[in-house]
Amino acid sequence: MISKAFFNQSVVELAKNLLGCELIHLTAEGLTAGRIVETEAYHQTDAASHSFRGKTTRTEVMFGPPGHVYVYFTYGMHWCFNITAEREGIGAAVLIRALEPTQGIDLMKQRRHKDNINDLCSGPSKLVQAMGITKDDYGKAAFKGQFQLKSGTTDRLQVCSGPRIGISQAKDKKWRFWLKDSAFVSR
DNA sequence: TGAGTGATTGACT
DNA sequence: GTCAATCACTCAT
Repeated sequence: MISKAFFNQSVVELAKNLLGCELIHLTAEGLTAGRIVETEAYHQTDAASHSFRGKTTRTEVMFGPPGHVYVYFTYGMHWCFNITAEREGIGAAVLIRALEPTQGIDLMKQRRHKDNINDLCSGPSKLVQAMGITKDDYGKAAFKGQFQLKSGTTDRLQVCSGPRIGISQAKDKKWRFWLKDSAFVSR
């Protein structure tokens, strides 16, 4: 099981190290879990990050202690799930873009109204829906309580990197990471 | 107080 | 491949 100290590392390193880990979410409806196969790093020195313009009510958790949940609303209908990184005072977080479903797959299908397993968690807003994450989860710890993280076997996994998706600033940064040959990454 | 934009998705041509 | 949906946030009046 991953401990609090794990998150106190540079956001780019954390984004890579989270690949292969299993994210588990407990709700009243049941348990869902998936292996993290795609992430992106965001930092306060990075123009594409919400924390770039300083601490606000929306981004305040990014500046708090690492290992906490940052969920935000965008495009009028979508939620995205992040885990904060780096020491308290630094606004940084890792966006979880895609998961490979491992547990609670029936519940995911029910929540997503989809039957295809490849379409349950293959995008940042999809996995939020599939796992039943809401704005009420904002600020919760990502490694205890309702959320759990289990370290994976990252040894033999091949990690790729490239430009991030869906942003207009700082496109040159290769801060998107995914597991090679995974069928569950977005797009 | 108001216009412009966005770390997206799903439906449609 | 293109495009609408729809609202919180930012920045400019």
